[in-house]
Amino acid sequence: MAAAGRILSEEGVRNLSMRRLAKELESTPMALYHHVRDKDELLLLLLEAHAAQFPRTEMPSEPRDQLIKGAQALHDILTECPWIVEVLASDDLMAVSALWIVESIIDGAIRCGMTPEQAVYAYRVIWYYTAGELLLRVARGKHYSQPDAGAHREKAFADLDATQFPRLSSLAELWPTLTSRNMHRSGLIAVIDGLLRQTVG
Amino acid sequence: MAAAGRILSEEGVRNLSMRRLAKELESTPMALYHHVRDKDELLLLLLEAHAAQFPRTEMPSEPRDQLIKGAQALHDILTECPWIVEVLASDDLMAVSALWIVESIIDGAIRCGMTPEQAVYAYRVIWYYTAGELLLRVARGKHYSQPDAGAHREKAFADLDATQFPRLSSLAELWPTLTSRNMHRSGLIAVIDGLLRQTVG
DNA sequence: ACCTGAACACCGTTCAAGT
DNA sequence: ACCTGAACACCGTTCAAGT
Repeated sequence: MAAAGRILSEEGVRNLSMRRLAKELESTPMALYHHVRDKDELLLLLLEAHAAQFPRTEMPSEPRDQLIKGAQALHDILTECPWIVEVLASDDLMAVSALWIVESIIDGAIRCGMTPEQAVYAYRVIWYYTAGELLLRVARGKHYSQPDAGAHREKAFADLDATQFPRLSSLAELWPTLTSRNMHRSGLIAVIDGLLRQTVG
Repeated sequence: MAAAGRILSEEGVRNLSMRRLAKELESTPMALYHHVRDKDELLLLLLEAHAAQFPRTEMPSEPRDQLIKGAQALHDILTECPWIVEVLASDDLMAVSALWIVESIIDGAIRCGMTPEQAVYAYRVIWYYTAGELLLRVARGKHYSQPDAGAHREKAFADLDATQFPRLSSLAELWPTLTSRNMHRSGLIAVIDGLLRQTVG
């Protein structure tokens, strides 16, 4: 696990393979299969280790604040291992060490006045938004190695027909505004308030 | 392109490789590199072809309705090729044949009273939500082949400590409610209304 | 219980050579 | 201009054999 974490932090997910890990351990790829069932299990163990280390924060008593804080924690805990989202996708329940976050979100939603059905629905919407941010970050990281990272988009804007796309062509320099944690957080609040208004008025 | 489309629809993205496509064409993998620069270019050409075929719908004059319809179109155009989202992620501007959708969303947002900055921000939040839904669908599709698809989640719920996670453990049978287009749409409306309230009150 | 070597069935891509 | 064969540098995983 330590070796895997080392590769992950030093060379990125893209370079974490069973073969590469075996090399790091000066062993053979097959030896690993005596400790994990497959690569996914290895990744889930890495998430579990990471989540266990993540400090479990106190939750605010105000239900809306709890919803926001829970959703923010969901994002924060995964921001250092966004690659895991792809593995998590199949059974969209978190690692056991992070289940308190899901519990907090559902609890906050219900205490805001949502029915259990609405709370699950709200969790899903929040999860899509969060997973989208994380998965796009990973995807961006993959293409980011190429030299034409921003150049491609710049060219697309330059080629834009201003009469056909008046709004877009005026936004060329505004577009690449950095997608920061602040942007994620205010989006999260908009999403949560939108959900609250829709379900409990 | 037709051969690639055939593999895609009959065997899924997972089976679309340069080598597999060459076999389909009774050619060699390397011959393909005379027509596209790399695999990403091939995938983007497939999106372009798909987007060009997608009917360009009339937009409502009411700005909020335009925002919703645009965001819905963004989702609909990509539901049949969700695998492209990963490629799109690097330069988050759509294929040229689908740019009218982005233009519509930005236009709707500005006509709702948002500043250009806020409109780009709103587009980003909508894009994260949409991309999340699509990417999770792809990820789910990958794991879906395994026999223990739902079994794993069911076991996770069964193992839940009811005193530690009272909310979650009462939701076991509610959780796997199907994630339909309806769910996506009402989430979208919540997101958009949340964004509107946050930015223009 | 734990590990190894060889193999299976793949990838994307480059490079030099052919017509 | 278009294609080929061979190679490079990888994948995850299975299977039979070893200690």
